[in-house]
Amino acid sequence: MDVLFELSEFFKFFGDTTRIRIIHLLLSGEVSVNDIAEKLNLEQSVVSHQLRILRTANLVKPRRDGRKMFYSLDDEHIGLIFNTGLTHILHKKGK
Amino acid sequence: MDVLFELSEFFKFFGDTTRIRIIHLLLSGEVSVNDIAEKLNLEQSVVSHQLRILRTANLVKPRRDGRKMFYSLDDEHIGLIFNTGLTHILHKKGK
DNA sequence: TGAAAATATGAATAATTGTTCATATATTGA
DNA sequence: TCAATATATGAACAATTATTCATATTTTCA
Repeated sequence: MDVLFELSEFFKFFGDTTRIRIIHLLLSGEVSVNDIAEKLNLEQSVVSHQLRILRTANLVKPRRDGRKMFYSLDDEHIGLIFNTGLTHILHKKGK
Repeated sequence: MDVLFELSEFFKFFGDTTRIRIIHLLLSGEVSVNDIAEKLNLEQSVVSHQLRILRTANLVKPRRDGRKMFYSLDDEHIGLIFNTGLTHILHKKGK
């Protein structure tokens, strides 16, 4: 498969407000599905749907503890990309 | 405006095959609209439409030379984000 | 000045994608 | 095992967005 196509697919996962908010929340550590929904004021099913997308794309990884599922960022790259983008737009705003 | 919303909007620009291919092409320097269309085998109007999006979002900047318009990446962050994403997916593939 | 070349734009269509609502699955503890 | 809790999933709908096609601008040069 074309790597540029894969790259654009990869960036799509960052290109949604709900997912970016989830990623932002997970920057500080693992959080359960219900806690994500509560803290971000989202419906549980919205969170589950988006978590599945993020999980499938290897942006987050799940850990089961009893009947709860805790999600965390998959690796350092995710935070790095998040922060590079953030730096860019803050830089642009500062002008 | 919420900075997380802006950030997701920003990443959206990378989340399209046509735009990623344009960004990739511009990594090696400025290119005219027709040359972009020709090298990427795209219709001219597709390129113009996407360039307007990229220009509005400050991802690329135009320079007029006669009747030609040359486009280049706006700043280093664009290439940095591109490469960080690329590194990530190549890293994932390597596993 | 007028034609040709290069780029930009507008409207319509097609395709993708996020959310909603209902329901299914899985785990724990009584 | 049964009820309660936590999470996941499926289908339908709504909204967003990329592409297409036609046409409008802008600039150069004969």
